[in-house]
Amino acid sequence: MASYTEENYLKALFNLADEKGEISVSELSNILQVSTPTANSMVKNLHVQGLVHYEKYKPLSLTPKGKKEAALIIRKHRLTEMYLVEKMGFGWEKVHEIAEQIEHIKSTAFFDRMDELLEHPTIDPHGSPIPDKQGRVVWKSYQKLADCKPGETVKLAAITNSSEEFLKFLNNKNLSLGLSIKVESVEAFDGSMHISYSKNQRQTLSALVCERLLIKV
Amino acid sequence: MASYTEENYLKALFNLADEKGEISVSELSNILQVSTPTANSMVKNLHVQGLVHYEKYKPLSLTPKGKKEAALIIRKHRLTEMYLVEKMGFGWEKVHEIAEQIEHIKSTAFFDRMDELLEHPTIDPHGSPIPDKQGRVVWKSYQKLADCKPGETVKLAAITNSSEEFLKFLNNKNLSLGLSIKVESVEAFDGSMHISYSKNQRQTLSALVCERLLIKV
DNA sequence: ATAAAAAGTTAGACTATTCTAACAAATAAA
DNA sequence: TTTATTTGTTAGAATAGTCTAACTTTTTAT
Repeated sequence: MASYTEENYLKALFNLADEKGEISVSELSNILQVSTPTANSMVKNLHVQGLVHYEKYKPLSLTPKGKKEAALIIRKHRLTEMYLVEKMGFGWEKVHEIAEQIEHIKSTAFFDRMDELLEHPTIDPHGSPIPDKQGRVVWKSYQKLADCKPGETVKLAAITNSSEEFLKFLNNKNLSLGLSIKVESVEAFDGSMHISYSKNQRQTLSALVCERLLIKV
Repeated sequence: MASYTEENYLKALFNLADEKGEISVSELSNILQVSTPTANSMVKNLHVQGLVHYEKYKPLSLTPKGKKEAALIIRKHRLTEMYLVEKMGFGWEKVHEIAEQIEHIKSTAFFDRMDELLEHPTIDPHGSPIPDKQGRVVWKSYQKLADCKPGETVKLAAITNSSEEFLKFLNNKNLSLGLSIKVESVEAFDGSMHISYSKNQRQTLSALVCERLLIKV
């Protein structure tokens, strides 16, 4: 069974593969805040265990086995986040740090019980899918708010890069998942958007923010 | 801050000090399932950190600082056990293993929230006291069932040595905390007790079991 | 197309935690 | 009280995960 550290590498590899297609050793080392030689030697270790495809100087990828192990850790992480929000009353900006630790707990009963109490949720508090018990993940095909046209009304479905700062920013603007948003206009100049939502709320969102907001129609 | 391993040593030292007065290196190594030299070197390390009183060939003890750190870990453990039973519906025989891992989570907010949701419990599901935020512990002065006389009616208040096997044994006999028990008779021969409780339940308990059941009048 | 920069790799060392083997001190038994 | 046994300690080594320094390969830019 994978160690605490190995689990963190697997998870990072999985998340990086989701964001970018290809994974480099330096990106990995960056995410995990270790030196490149450290990441390099761990990648070799995971390779020997059949969890990572590795060839010198080539981009990294997870094997099916590695992908499954990683997905199961992420399942634990996202179930935990959901539990912390739904059952313990934490704000969605607080839960990542705590889940980061709880995800390493070795007790299937514990996570099964969470799953049950939450009635088998399929997404976490940030709209990311919760992998199932077999490690299968279904990403709903969301669009970015940034790609919407003026006049469109859409629902906020998920966010990417859910750092505490970004989540606090959304809190301040009363933006939460499920919210209906109307795109009033778009600045051709910098891609910032004027939106309206709820009762008379109006905001201007920078293109960077709009890139991170995923919506459905 | 203490590492995962150091925390386990502190906790073991605290629990041993509770049970026996004096702590030896070999008891410690036994509890933690490591060799005596391993325990020995860790004890020295904790001594350097001012957490353990250590003199060659002398019994071990925690310093006030070590006692406080240990109590705070045990607080997290017992709060977790209570939460798992009360809020997640686990049986009292299942929670030790899970709490053993969760107690190492570094998030005061997480445990504070548990404490709040449980409305500041003072005992865990096995009747052991939950140390307060300052690391203070108040052991209620319970008697052993073994010391009761025939005819006495007492309340089951806590159990010592709460291993999964013992707890399952109690489950099978429908014995749980808070229960009123009447001592019908005691075998002079081996100290086993005949007791009655609930609606017409009668059982014979061995002296060993009676030693482990703590009661109040 | 070659030089400069960036990314990846190897070598060697350090720390924390663990072990076994060998030895020393304290305790128990004859 | 002297010996035997148990307990505690020291020494030395192994492993996982980390680092820096030095070197190689690949990529980028002139």
